Amino acid sequence: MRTVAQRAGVSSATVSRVINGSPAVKEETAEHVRRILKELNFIPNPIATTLKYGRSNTYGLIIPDLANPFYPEFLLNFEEALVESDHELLLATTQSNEPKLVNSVRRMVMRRVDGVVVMASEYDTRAVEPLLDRQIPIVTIDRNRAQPGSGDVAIDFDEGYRQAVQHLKELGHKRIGFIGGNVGIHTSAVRLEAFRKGMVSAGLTFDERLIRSGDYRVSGGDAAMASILMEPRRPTAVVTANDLTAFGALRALHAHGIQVPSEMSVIGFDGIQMGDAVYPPLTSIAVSPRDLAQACLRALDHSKLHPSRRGLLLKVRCTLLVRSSTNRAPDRA
Amino acid sequence: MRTVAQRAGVSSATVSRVINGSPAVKEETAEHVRRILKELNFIPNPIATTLKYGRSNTYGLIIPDLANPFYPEFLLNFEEALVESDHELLLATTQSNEPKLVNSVRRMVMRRVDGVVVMASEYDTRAVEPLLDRQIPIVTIDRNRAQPGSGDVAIDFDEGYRQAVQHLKELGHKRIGFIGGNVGIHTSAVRLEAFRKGMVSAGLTFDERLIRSGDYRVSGGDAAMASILMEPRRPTAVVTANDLTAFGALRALHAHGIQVPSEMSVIGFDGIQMGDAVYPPLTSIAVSPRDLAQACLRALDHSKLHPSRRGLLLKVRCTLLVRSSTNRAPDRA
DNA sequence: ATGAAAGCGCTAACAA
DNA sequence: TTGTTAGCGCTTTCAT
Repeated sequence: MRTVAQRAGVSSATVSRVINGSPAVKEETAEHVRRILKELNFIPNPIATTLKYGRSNTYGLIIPDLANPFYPEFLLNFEEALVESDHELLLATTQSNEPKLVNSVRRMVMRRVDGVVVMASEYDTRAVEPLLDRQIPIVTIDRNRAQPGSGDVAIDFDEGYRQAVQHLKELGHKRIGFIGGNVGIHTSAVRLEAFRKGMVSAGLTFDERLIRSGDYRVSGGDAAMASILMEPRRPTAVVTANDLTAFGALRALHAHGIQVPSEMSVIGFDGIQMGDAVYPPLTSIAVSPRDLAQACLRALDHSKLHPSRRGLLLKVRCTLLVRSSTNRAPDRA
Repeated sequence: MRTVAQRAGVSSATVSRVINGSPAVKEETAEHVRRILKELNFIPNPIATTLKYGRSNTYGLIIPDLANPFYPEFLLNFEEALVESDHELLLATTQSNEPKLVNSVRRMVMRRVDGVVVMASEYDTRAVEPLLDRQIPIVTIDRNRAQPGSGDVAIDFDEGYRQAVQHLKELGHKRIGFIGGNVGIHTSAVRLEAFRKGMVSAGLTFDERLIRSGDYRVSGGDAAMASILMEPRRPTAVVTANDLTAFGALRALHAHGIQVPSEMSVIGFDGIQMGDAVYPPLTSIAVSPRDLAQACLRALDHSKLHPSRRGLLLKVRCTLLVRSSTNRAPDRA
C-alpha cells in the first residue's frame, strides 16, 4: 500500500480512503490512485484490519461430520451466502466428539470470527462458553433455546411430518412405521414426537410396535427396517428420521425382495439431492439448505446488532418432496 | 498479552518466549507465567503473527462443487490433516465457473494462505497466476504438470481400471461397457484411455459400441445406461467414470427390470461411502481421500521448502473395493 | 535471563 | 482535501 501511495504521490491515508470509497477525496486524485491500484494489481490485506478491529469478516461453522450429505449441501449454501456478503468461512468438524468441539471453539476464538453456527446436535453448553464470554454471537440448530448472544434455528418437524403422514393417508395408508434417530438424543425425541402428532392429527393410530430407533446412518436404517419386517402385521409405509436412514430402509427392503413403492412406501427426511440417485428415487420431507443458511445468518446478524438482547428463535419450514418411493397402499388391508 | 505480562510482572517478550517454549527462560519464571496464562485463559491472536510474517498457517482449497460426495470426503480428510498440523482451512467453491475461480484465488491471496489445492479440473491457467506470482505454492489434481511453485497429484487411473477389468474378467465377463465423463474434458479422456488399456492388457476386446459419455452425475449415468441397453448385443458389465455415474446406471437398470449383479455387473470409480447405501452396494475403484489429502499436503510442503524447484508430481493408488454389484457373467455368452 | 522497541498493513482521529 | 500518526498483538533483534 505504501508502494501505491508513493507511486501516486499521495499518502497511504488517501489510498485507504480511495479504496474504501470515502467521498472526501477529490475525484481527480481518486481516479489517479485507482489507476495505480490497477497497475500494480494491488490486493488489500484484510488481516491488518482484523488486527486493528478484532473483526475478521469470517464466520465459523462447526459441523459434526460430512458423511451425511445434508451437511455439505448446507455448507455449500452457507459459503455462497457468505461470499456474497464478502465474508469468509472457517470450517471445523467435530466427529461428534467433545474434545474436538472444544478445540474448534478455540480455533474460532483465535481467528476472531464474527459469529459461529454450531451444528453439533448434542454437546455440553460449557464448550461454547468461550464464544459467549467474548461476545461472539452463536446460533444453534434445533435446540429451541436462546439467550443474549445466542440464537437458534429450528426445523419445523411438526409441519414436515404432518405433511408426510397426510400424504400417506391420502394414498390409503393406515399402518405407518417410523425409524427414528439414536435414542437419548434430543432431536430424535423431537422427530418421533412430530411423527406421533402427525399420525394423531391425521386420525391414524400411532402404534408403538412399528417404531424403531436408528442412528441417522444407512446401517441403522437397514437394521431397523429388517426388524420392522419381522412384525406379524407389517406397516404399509415407513417414515424415517433422515434420508440416510431411509436409504438403509430401502436397502433392507430390496434385500428382502419387497417392492417399493408397490408393496411398501418410504419417506425420508432432509430432501438431500442424493435421494434422487437411489432406486426408487426417495420421497422426502425437504429442508431447504439455502433457507437454513440464510436463517442462520439472520440470527447471527441480529445478535451482532443487539448483543444484549436475547437471540432470535427462527423456524425453517419443510416441504414434502414427492419422488417415487411412495404409492397407494397395497390392498391387503 | 500485555495483561498477562503485567500480572506476571515480566515483559511481553518473556510471555511470548514462554508461549513458544523458548529455552532461554528461567524455568521458575516460565512456570509462573504459565500459571497466569491459565488463570486468564489466554488465547493467543495468530492474526498478529500473520500480519508480521505474511504467513497465515492457513491452506486454501478450491473445489468445483460439493454435490459429488467425493469432495466432502476429501474435504473432511484435508481438514483433519490440517488441524493436526495446526493449520486452518480456507474453502472456496467455484461451481465450475471461471469468474468464481478468479474471485476464489483473490480471496486466497488476501488471506495470505500458505498454499492452495486447486481441484477445479478444467480452467484457464491464468486464473491461478496471482498465486504463483506471490510465491504461494499450489497443487493441482490430475493435470500431470508441474513447475516451480506448482505440484500435481494424479490418481492412478491406469492401475485402477486395470484392476476393475481384471476383476470382471475373472468373473467371466467379456463384453464390458464404459460410461465416461463429459466429452472434451481432459480427465474424461484419461479415464477412458485407462479403461481401454485395461481391456487390452486383459486380452479383452475394446468395443466402441459399448462406450458412452456421461457427465459425472447421476442423470448422465442413467441416460447412458439406457442407451447402452438399446444395443443389440448388450454388455454383461459396465464400468463408469465415477460413482455418481454408476448410481445413475444402477437406477436405469432397476427401471428396466434388469437384476444387478446377476444379469449385469457395475463398477464405479471413487469408492465413496454412499456406494454402500444404494442397492446393490456398489463395487468401485476406490481412491483414498486420506491418501489424496496427504499427497496434496506433501506436494505443498515441498513447494514451500523449495520454491524454485519444480513442484512434485505425485501419484495416488487405487484399490478395488468389491461390494455387491459385481458377479459372474450370465451364461448367455 | 530478561526488557525495550521496531514493524507487519491498515484506518480513524486529528492537524494542516 | 490531504497528510501525519498512533495503535491493533505479536515476535525478534539488540541491549542490558
